[in-house]
Amino acid sequence: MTASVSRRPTLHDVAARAGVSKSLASLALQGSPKVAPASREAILAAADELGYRPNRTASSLVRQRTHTIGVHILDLHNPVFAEILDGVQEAVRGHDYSTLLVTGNADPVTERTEITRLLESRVEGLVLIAHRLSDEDLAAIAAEVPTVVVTWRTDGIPGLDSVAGDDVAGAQLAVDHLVSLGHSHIAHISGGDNRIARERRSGYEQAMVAHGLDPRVVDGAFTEQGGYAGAEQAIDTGSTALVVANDLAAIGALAALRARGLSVPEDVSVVGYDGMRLLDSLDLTTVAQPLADMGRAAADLLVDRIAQPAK
Amino acid sequence: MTASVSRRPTLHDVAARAGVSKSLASLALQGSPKVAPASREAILAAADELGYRPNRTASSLVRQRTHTIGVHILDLHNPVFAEILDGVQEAVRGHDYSTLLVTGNADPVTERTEITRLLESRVEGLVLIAHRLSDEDLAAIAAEVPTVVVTWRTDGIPGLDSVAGDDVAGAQLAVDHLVSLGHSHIAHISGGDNRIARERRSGYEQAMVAHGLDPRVVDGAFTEQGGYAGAEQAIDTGSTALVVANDLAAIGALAALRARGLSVPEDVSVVGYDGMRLLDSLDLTTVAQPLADMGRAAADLLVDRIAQPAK
DNA sequence: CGGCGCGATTGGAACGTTCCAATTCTGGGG
DNA sequence: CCCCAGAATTGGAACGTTCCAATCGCGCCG
Repeated sequence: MTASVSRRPTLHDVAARAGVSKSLASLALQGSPKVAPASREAILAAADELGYRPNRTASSLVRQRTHTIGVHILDLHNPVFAEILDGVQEAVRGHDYSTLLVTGNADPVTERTEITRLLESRVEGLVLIAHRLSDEDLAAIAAEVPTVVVTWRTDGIPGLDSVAGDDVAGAQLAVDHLVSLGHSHIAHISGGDNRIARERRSGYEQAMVAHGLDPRVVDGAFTEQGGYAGAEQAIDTGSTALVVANDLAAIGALAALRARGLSVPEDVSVVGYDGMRLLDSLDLTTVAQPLADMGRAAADLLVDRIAQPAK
Repeated sequence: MTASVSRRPTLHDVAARAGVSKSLASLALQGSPKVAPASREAILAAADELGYRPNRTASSLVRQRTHTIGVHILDLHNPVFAEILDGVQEAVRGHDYSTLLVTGNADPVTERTEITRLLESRVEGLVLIAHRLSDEDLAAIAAEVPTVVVTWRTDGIPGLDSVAGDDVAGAQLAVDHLVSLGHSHIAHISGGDNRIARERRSGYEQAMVAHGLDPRVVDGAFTEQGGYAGAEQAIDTGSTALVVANDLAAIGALAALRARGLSVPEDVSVVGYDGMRLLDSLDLTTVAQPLADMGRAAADLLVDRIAQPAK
């Protein structure tokens, strides 16, 4: 007889209904070939009738595997990260893992708790699509579980890999492009004080110097507001072209220019950075990064690393 | 002595190192007040030294709770969903749940597998931020676990709540706005053949008729491409204003207009739908929805529902 | 006709927790 | 000095699986 009013049916219930032992039921549900066809059928039918749903927590407890990798995304609002995630998911589904997604909303504290949660759920690997962790935290995490960071280049932490574009070269490309259009008053709207922003800025500066031009950098941020404010300032100093730290900021810059009655690209040229698909629709050029590829590469790297934790 | 080379330390290891029983160690780590201070200290120290990390799968197996709600997002690329998620996360963290995020990438099949995965992980509730499930699937899921759908209005399925804006009224608002600006040739670029698109379209049509104007609808989609194509067609028929099915499509429309040398809002007015923050930067008007609020409401509803599964 | 082999099936231990009931320890009151 | 209350601690069962070793059933060979 079925127990109380309602309770999730367990393997035991299925076995009882099919008139076999729970062991055999388990075997059948896993599709083992050593189950007699008749039994298999009875078991599958029983499972179906009861609406049986295997309990993953129990299962991953006994086999010491979760077949799950954790993914942390810095900021869901930036479509760039979504694109990276696409690549990760695709690669991960190829091997037989599934992903658990988590976001810290750009707040370091919730970021840590969320990642802790993943660790407690025993994910077998971790992909960090950008993060705000300290190097110590990062090292501690990488020591526990194979980890790969996308977007940041991070060296010298054992057990940790990273996948990143060459931001210095990318920014140089942007400058080269503008110079080839005939610009010489090219300003850079920076992305603030973080690793990536610094690299892009440095690429910009190097390229400007290489072309014999005067670098002019104004402060900004990786947000629309940052781009807006930066653009206003840059225009005041008479720039005719802008290299903006990322695409979101470039959109902000676009708005600022528009507000001043300047049109793009006729009056001012703007180059963003990241390759947001959205920008195809606007008249913005961007330094495209192979985002999905980066995600794919990260996932592949991670899976390898899980398979054998050698360097 | 510590076991083999390396293995995740368990509660048992911690207890052994602290010289107490695993029961006491468990108590101490949960912060129970009935543990003698000296023992507590020893246990905490041992846990720290070993790098002990509680195993959530084991824990949720024995207490029959996971303290987790599952969230499914239709499409990470649409920032609108991210905004809804913000609200969900915030509300959920208020009660003591955490979220597991999953995305089907707008593909019904992976969508189902991912949700299945959440169910197997025994999430206590489900928030679906848009979805492509059939009504049967939806009903089956809602029968298993409290579920709330955001964005769609869905009635008549037991155990399922929904949170949605009034799309009909919203579209009417858009038309009213354009009429008040003096427009009479107002076209609608639709969002395709789905529930939301139909409602917005119907709101548009009702409002046009109410104003004694001729509705003209062109086919589109909830994407930039859809907006682009739709706008081209609408312009050919001489419209001076566009009500676009959503913001992403509105951005596409903007691009199409720009390509034809038309400027917004001087030559053509465009109203989008959703309230993407990005649009503040462009010259687009949008029917803003209280996205974060909707997410918050959904989560609150869900938590209530979990607490007591009455209607 | 007895045993052997093999396919099918089963019981039970194990995974890492939580928590209940039972046990030990402490000191103070009679 | 004994007893007892209450605090502190402990053993062990339970959660729902998986999987190993052991058992069962049965047809076939010698």
